[in-house]
Amino acid sequence: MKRSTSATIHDVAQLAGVSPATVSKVMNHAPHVSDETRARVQAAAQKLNFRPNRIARSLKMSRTATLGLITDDLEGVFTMSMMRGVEDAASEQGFSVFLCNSYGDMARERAHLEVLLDKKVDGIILLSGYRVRQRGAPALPLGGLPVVYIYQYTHDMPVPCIIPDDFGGAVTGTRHLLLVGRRRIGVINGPAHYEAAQQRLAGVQHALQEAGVPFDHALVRMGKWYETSGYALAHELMALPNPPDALFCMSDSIASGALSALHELGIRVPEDVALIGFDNRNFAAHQRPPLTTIALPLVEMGRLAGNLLLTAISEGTESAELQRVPCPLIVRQSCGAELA
Amino acid sequence: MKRSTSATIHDVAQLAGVSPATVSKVMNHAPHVSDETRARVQAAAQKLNFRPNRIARSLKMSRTATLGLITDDLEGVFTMSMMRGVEDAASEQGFSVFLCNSYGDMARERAHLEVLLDKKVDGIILLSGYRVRQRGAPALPLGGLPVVYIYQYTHDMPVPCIIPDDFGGAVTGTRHLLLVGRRRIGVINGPAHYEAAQQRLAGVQHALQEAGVPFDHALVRMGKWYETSGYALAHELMALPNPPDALFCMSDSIASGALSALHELGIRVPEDVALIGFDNRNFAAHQRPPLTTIALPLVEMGRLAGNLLLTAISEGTESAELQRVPCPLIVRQSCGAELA
DNA sequence: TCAAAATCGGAAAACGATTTACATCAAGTC
DNA sequence: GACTTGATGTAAATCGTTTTCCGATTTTGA
Repeated sequence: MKRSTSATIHDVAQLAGVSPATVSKVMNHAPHVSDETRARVQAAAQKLNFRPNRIARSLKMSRTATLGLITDDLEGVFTMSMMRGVEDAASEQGFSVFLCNSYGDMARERAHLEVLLDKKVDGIILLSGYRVRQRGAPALPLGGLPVVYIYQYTHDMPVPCIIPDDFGGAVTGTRHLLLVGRRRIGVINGPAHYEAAQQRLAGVQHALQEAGVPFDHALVRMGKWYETSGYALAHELMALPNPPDALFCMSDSIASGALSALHELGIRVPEDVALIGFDNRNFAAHQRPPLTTIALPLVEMGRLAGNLLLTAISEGTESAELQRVPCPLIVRQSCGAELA
Repeated sequence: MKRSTSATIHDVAQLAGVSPATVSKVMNHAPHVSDETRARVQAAAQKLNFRPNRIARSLKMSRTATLGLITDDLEGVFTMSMMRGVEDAASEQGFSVFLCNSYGDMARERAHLEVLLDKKVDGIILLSGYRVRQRGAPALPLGGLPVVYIYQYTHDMPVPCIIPDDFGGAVTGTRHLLLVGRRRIGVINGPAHYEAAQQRLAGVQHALQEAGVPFDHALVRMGKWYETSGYALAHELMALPNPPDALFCMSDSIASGALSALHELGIRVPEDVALIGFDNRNFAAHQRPPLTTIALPLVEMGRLAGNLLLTAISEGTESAELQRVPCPLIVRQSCGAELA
């Protein structure tokens, strides 16, 4: 099929009997053009189905209305929601986003960065698919191009970083458990080297202390983030001489595994043991009972990052701060609280 | 921070004492330039850290080395893996990809298509996040721009469509069940209006017939794709006077729910009932027992689509066929088969 | 040895917009 | 009537490449 070559500003000018400069003014709603001419030009543009060539425009303007997004784990379970936020924010302002996957490999990151720079993106987002952690500078000097980090942070350079408020989320969850009358709160966590795991544990401790409830170290277990780990560690905790009456699972996968263990032991949820997860994965609502959980505000984080970048681009100013986005409580039925 | 303006081909030419045309030739490895000049130019380019401006190049060449990818569900559970395949294929050939989310809304799709067209992408991918289904033409005439459909198909226009071989996958799974000695195979399916559900059921019937094993309609249930549905329907099937000795669950979520039901009933998996899922979601490996399942070849589908589009772009030819990509069996422990 | 062919490098014209500086004309102003 | 002012519209430069000639020099072939 032949690719029809589209009309240029020149064609429109000719048809409307004006100069290209005038057409440009009309297209950009610039002043100093009479209504009569404006109408004539618009009619001509319409008739020729004219759309300005963004490449040509970018060449002159040195702004492309394009963002680059590099992630180290495109298939990560949290990646897409954050990307959706970014994409939403970007497309609302007429920006497009380039999607790049580095697989966490610096050489690939550099390669992607090179083409993004060559293609003159207006700003760059570096998005980690892993649980919040620290990382260094981009694999390539960006020459002053605005950049924002999501789900990770750096102190190597002054740059805005967006991460969830894990600590606050854990506080919220613990308060909820306290509210429904639990006092012996077991914690099944992810690996200790994740900052998210540390923050969440600290949040539990904080909320307990705040309420004057003693914290029992015997009730916390560090493991992996997924089902099998939750299953095994829940068994461990429930086998204790003085078992917990609530389980704070630091991921929904862990909670799902723990739920299996509890079912297996004939322990009722939430009557005997209240269960709360973290992440608000989509399977959480389909557990038995539906899982109360702390949501990761992924879409909001993405939106925030996108908007931050967009204002940095338009204003030319970067506010290099670490922002922790609140993690809301999603109450379902695994803690026995009334549904609102 | 001041944005450093980078060197142009002109600067390089000046430093090397040649004309811009010659620099261009060197950068593009064109013939008719002496080794001596080439070296001088390369040295100059190196020294100035010169990188050709892709925008300028695109303007002249009317090729951008860019693909547009529009999905109707960025957060869909299968979307990311397909996107990874596309991104892989694209970046291997030096192409970038624009990410657009239409939310299944034609107006948004049209808006995205407009900017993609304006930005002169070389080709477009339309990716559905939902289970394979039929859709119509793009929301905007593409004027001969190459396009490929993933995870959906259309007969409205001649265009390549990439979908999984659901039928074949179901055949494979059923044969496996037969192989481990099961004869009364229950099926827990998704909603009947999904073509994937239809194809998979047909696959089971086909494999049964092929093996001369009678197909019992009483053993099939249509439901939803997720856990709670699997849980309820597994209970239903196991309550039958003559219950199945195997359950083919048409999603891993369904299988997970079914597994809960079986555990609850004290039915051993795989000893009493063999269980097989579909999709190969990442939680499948963490079930108890780890779930044997039929994998959706999502990354391969993405790669295939990407490569198809790239050759269409370079060769200028589109082969408009519907391709069904095979779904491999992933054997774990829920069917009792030996692990290879 | 001489013509034909190949090689090397450059000048200049694209590509399709935006923008600056300027020309033109009508309307006020004193 | 001369002068300023403001509104319209245009010619031309610009963005940074690629590409098409074309002239000059060298190599090849008979």
